[in-house]
Amino acid sequence: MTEILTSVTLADVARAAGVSKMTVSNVINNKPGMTEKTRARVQRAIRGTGYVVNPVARALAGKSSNMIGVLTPRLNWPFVSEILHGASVTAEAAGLNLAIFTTASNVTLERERAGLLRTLADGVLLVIPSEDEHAILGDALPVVTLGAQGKRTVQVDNHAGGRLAAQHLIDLGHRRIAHIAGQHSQLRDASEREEGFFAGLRGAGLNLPAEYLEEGEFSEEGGERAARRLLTLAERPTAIFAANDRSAIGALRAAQALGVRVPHDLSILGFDDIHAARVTDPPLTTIRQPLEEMGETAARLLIDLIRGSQPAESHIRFPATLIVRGSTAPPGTQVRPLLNVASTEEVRVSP
Amino acid sequence: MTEILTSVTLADVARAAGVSKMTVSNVINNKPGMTEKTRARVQRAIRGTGYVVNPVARALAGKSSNMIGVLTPRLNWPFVSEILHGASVTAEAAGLNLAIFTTASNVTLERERAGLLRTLADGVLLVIPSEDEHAILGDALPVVTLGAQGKRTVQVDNHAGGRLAAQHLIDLGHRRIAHIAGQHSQLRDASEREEGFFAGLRGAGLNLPAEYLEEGEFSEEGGERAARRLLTLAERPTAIFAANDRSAIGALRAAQALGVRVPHDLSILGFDDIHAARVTDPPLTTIRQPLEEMGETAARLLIDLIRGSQPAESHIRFPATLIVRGSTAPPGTQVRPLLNVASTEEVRVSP
DNA sequence: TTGTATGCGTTATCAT
DNA sequence: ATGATAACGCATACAA
Repeated sequence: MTEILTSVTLADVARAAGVSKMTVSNVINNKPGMTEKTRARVQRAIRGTGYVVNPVARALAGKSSNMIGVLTPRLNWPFVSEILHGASVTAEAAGLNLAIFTTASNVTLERERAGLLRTLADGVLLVIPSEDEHAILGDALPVVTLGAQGKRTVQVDNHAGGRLAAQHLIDLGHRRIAHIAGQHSQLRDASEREEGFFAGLRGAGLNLPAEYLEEGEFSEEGGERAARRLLTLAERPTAIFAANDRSAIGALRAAQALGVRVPHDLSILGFDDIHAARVTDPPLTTIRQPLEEMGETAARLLIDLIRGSQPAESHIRFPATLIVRGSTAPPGTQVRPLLNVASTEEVRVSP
Repeated sequence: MTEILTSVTLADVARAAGVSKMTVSNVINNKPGMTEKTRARVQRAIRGTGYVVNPVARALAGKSSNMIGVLTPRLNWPFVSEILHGASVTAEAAGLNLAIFTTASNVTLERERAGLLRTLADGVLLVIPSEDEHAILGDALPVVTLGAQGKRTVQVDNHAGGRLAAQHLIDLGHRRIAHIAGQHSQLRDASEREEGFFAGLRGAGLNLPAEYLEEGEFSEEGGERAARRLLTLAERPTAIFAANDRSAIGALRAAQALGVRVPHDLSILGFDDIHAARVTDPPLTTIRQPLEEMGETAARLLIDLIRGSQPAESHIRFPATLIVRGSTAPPGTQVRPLLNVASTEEVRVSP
């Protein structure tokens, strides 16, 4: 049982082992060139004293801190937490620490935290940042961005996903199709997704009238408000494509509150495939992005960068997949008579 | 537009302003006692050079790092992310940075990361740690634990919540009540919850037969497996209390797969009130803990501790609340005929 | 009001 | 193979 003291330093270990600080440092960092005997003695001293490196001093002295910094707008968005989980697993496996900071999508905070990371971390993962990579971090550090803009990015194929969404609703026979959009101003991902969707509609000779386009802010509340407006139009849409699952879930709530039956009276299609999409009433049909895998890949790429590989640019794009569940159907489809009949059928459609 | 240079230091600013490093330092830290003129000149130089403090050097020099360290098992458990969101909002408001590290509930990792935080952070938030607070961090730093064990803890009243669960099911007329438990070994919270539940049953003269007790590991998969076993017993329970919402959602899935109708044939009651509980089919009745608020309170407490207040012990216990939705009903209740009829009624019952 | 010397714990560099 | 010394960027303590 190693007792934790207030502060054991290299010097303490060196004294205990009867060697110099540098020898201890070299042992800790697995440097070659020393007797197995001294190495063993130092290691014993380390264990004996309960020494742990001080990452702060290490970072200041110029060596790597073994930390990956993460800048993310929030923590309780499923979209974010799935990605971060993937990243954390990968970092873990590589022996690196993930230090996660939130920015609340606030540009000032973003820069401030980035300032910390610049000296604290060996590399930075930017999760859907609200600013350009260079404005946030300069080029002091390797950076990988989860999102659309940056030199090294990992993202889903938003455009294809949008097209897939349009295609699915059109294939089901829908013609009055509305869209609950995300914030373009904030996120280029949102624009790409929307453009793909519009392209898909146009490809089928369809058009989206202005009143069928609402802004849902990527949130449940926003989605609910947007859907309420859409569902109280004189000519109600028979299908809604929401820019993410959270706003789709909001739309589901609005439909329920207004007595609009899903999918009988209204089909709802989401984007992301967050965990909750599988358990909604009805289960949500959605365009899936492999969030956890994207997080893993981003971390992997960043780690490679830190370790020395230097691809100047790299844009990794994961395919979007249509997951058909219960919230979409041909217009006017009869609904199942009872709750909870066995209905776990789930269809995956690749583009 | 301040250009981000590789490294502007105090010395650079001092040179630019024609003063000493200390004067610059004092200006930055809002120390009193200097001419407005020099203060202004220094500030201009700071802006001009684009200087940002190096938190690493600052921390090493002995001053506070303005960081709160967080140790959490995972990031994609809703339970965790709600708490962390609350904590991050509070830290933000106080001008502190939350540096979050994951431990995967692994004792070794926990200690290792704690070692980092000991020098990196001014205080530490432990989210459902798998070890005793002292074993993890010694007493080098202020610590607040979200969970049952520690000197300063923030948690929900698990025992009362368990009793509330039993009471609700009994009030509905259930007698064959089963329990999907969490991991006692890992979490004292799980034991408390279960004890409260058993106490509630006993209070009504009920007993829980051994075959009505299953372990659900706090996960959807575990909950689904456990529920499958319970629902294939010769004498099936009419109600299940799951130790958390995730395992309750797993149970919901098992019921659906087996053609057991909820709540007609089976009532399911969860614990936590995560976001997803509102959108399941049917919406999940659950014992709510105010996760976000608990995170805020824990952060607040820790910040006070860091700022100097020194309550030796402090155990903050939030009330558990019963939220009645659609997954519980008297045994044999007729189910609503159609999906999506307006049914957002939601009842809150305080103990 | 402002400046100087010293140290935080580590690594880099250059000796031995 | 090992050790002495000098940074890293800042703040504390004290002097001017």
